[in-house]
Amino acid sequence: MRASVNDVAREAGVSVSTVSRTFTRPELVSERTRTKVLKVADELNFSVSRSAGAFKNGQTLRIALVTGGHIDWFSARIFEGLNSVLHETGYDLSLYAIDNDDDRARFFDQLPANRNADAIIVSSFDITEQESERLRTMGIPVVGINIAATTGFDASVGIDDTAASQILVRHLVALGHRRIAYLYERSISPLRFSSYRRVTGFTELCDELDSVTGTPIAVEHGDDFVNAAFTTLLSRPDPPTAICVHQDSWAIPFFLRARRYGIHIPDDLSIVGFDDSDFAAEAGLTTIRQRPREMAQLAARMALDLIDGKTPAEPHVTAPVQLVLRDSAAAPPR
Amino acid sequence: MRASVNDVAREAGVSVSTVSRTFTRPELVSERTRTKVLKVADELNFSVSRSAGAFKNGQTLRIALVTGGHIDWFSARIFEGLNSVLHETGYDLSLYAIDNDDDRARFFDQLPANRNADAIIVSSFDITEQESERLRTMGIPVVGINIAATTGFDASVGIDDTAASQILVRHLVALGHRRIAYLYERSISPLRFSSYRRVTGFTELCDELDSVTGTPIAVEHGDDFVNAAFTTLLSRPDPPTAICVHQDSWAIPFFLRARRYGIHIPDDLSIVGFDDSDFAAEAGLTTIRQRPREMAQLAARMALDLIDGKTPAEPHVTAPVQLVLRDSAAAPPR
DNA sequence: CTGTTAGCGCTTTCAC
DNA sequence: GTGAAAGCGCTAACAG
Repeated sequence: MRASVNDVAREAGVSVSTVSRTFTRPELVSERTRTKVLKVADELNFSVSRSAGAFKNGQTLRIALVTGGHIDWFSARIFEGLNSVLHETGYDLSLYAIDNDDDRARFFDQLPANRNADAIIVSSFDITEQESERLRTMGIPVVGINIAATTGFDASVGIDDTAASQILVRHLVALGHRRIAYLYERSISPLRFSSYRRVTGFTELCDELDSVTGTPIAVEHGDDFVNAAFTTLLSRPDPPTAICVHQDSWAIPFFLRARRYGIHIPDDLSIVGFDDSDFAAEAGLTTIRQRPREMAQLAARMALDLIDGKTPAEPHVTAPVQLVLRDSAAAPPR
Repeated sequence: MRASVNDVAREAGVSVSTVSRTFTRPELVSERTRTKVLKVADELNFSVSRSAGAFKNGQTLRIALVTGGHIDWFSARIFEGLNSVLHETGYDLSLYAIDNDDDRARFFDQLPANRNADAIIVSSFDITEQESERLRTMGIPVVGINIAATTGFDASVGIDDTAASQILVRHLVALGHRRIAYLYERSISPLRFSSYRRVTGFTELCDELDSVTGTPIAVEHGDDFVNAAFTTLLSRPDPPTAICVHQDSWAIPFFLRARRYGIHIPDDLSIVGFDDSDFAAEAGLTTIRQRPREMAQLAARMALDLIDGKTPAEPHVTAPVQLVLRDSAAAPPR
């Protein structure tokens, strides 16, 4: 029913190799034959099966993406970026969604991607040394996006979370803030390493700076973090005058609720985020912009290079971030 | 380097068929041989190549997903849902992102998915009769998610957008509203049919109901829709007292800006949305809940059935929606 | 420029 | 319970 090279060959009165060549190396086929083949192919609704060809070269035309199961703003951009580069080359993403410790153990134990992907991309995943070692046994290139250590990775792209965090602190300090809180989710740390580095970057710089007090506030997944934050704020004699949130979207509830608690942003409280995601501009949120889509595209290109046996000139890339100033951060109340 | 059935067979002193059977139909292999094979396989770090096997059966183990290029809340859930069902069966999603009319024309002209997918899923895409016809020429099952007409589709899942829209209208009318606006983006209509049906559902019911005036407000993509809405509101002698927005996330800017314009939600203005996406609860938004993840899972299961030659008992499913009452809609000011 | 042929890794009859 | 062998659709030598 679905036509194969054989069908086209027979119908066009040529050999299968001619049909194959017509599609893969048309310059090797005479004008006349080529048109004839193409015509027949069209009639028969034929197009080359990538998988058959790929299979011959021992390729799978898949790239495994290991990441958390929930597609958030960041992952969506990663996905778009990877896909935009890979799709044109016929590659697909095989998504391995790791939602919890069980998934995680199973994945690294069974390595379901083994022999079923040509490269593996690990995104925002706090992978251990052993896990990384395990991935290597698959014998395919391993590329990281926003990962912690690059040991065992053939290439990686990521922002410098520590530095990014510190840009925010410096900005707030420059505005006059001396008591700053950092709000993060404790339980995401096993998956998203960036979280950890942002917090430590924050804490370390605050400690270093004279007369600056940094207060990390960890909330559990599912907790009402706004409440947690306001509780901290309101229950101290000397509450923080600024809050960094681990990601932009966490700022929404602050904007929505602050007024109820009689707090005005930014006059009473400054708030800054990470990502510069969709609504940050609308909300007027001062934030750190990162470009996950572009990072992913770079990662994808490096993965393709590595599959081709080419080592990227600069395999470990630190992607730029940018402080985006808006209205959610201002001088603290005096 | 990567071990194949042959390597394992040689090393274990058995035939390739035995190795194959050990993995595909273990019950046909004696206990002893099986353990031996598995042991060797483990030593050699062997696991079956899905693509090779699939290739033999003429399968690609891919399912093409045709949808818009931007992964929004809805698409992300669709993706998660499809993936959760498909991944276990070894299938991957091949994402065909249609961003504009050019992409669209190219896709339906060249049918890049032809012979490269075992089924095709069309999500939130206002496909034409001809396009649908074109898809059928690939000879694989076609499944729709939130599509307009089901002609040419082997199966589909979707909410009744018209009815959903009217649930909102009825709720607002019951609260006492008589002048209601519907805010939608004009330019997304070619891709997302749901938009169109929501608007017409809205308009028609308003026309039908005595003394209810429905005002559709179309904004262009990229426009400042909040401004567009407030302009309409503030420039009329008898402005709408309630606004429906095409998707929840559009409500955020209303909440954020309303106060600046001296408008209090819901006392001065009610606002309702669609989706019940992540922040709707936090924002206290009255909305229509749909469950795209579940819809996608159903679509995926039906696609798999169709691939197996099984026709789903009930191939065209209307997924339930639910009015979620929160605090953003109340009686109009008197 | 074109045809013949081997073979990619696996599954699957068909024999034994 | 196990092995031999064919063949899926394609590409790539190699010959002509």
